[in-house]
Amino acid sequence: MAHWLVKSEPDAFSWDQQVAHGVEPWTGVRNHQAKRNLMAMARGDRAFFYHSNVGREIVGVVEIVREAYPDPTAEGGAWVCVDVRAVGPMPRPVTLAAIKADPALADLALVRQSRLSVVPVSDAQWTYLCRMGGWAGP
DNA sequence: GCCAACGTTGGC
DNA sequence: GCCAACGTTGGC
Repeated sequence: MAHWLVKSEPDAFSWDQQVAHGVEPWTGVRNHQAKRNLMAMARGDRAFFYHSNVGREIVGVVEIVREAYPDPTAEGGAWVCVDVRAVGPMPRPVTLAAIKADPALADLALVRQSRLSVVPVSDAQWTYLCRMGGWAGP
């Protein structure tokens, strides 16, 4: 099972809204590299839910419940989205500052490609970040 | 509010 | 095909 990190500006779509909606289509990705990442997602994969701009921290975990399909908010079917379900909140949100301060996370795609909104997370990085955030589950 | 990174556009 | 101009993202 692969792991990911998805970013959202809380002003546009927040973790609280994700929890309230339960399952939510992850739309609006308009970057080819991010699209490739969306298309590589499999049902059951998990992703960190990160608040960009405001907060700048990992606030929760979501699960991919529907694999890539045409993004209804895009014209011409050129872009894709997936459906994600809220699994639970991070007991201790992991801030970008904490991530940047930790040499073990220097290779995290979130840091290396700060503008990419859908990025992969390695198994080792996932386990490490879960420990930082007090996330007990898988 | 500023700026770095990076993607896109359009002239040549 | 190159590159300057411009727009967007997102951290600070």
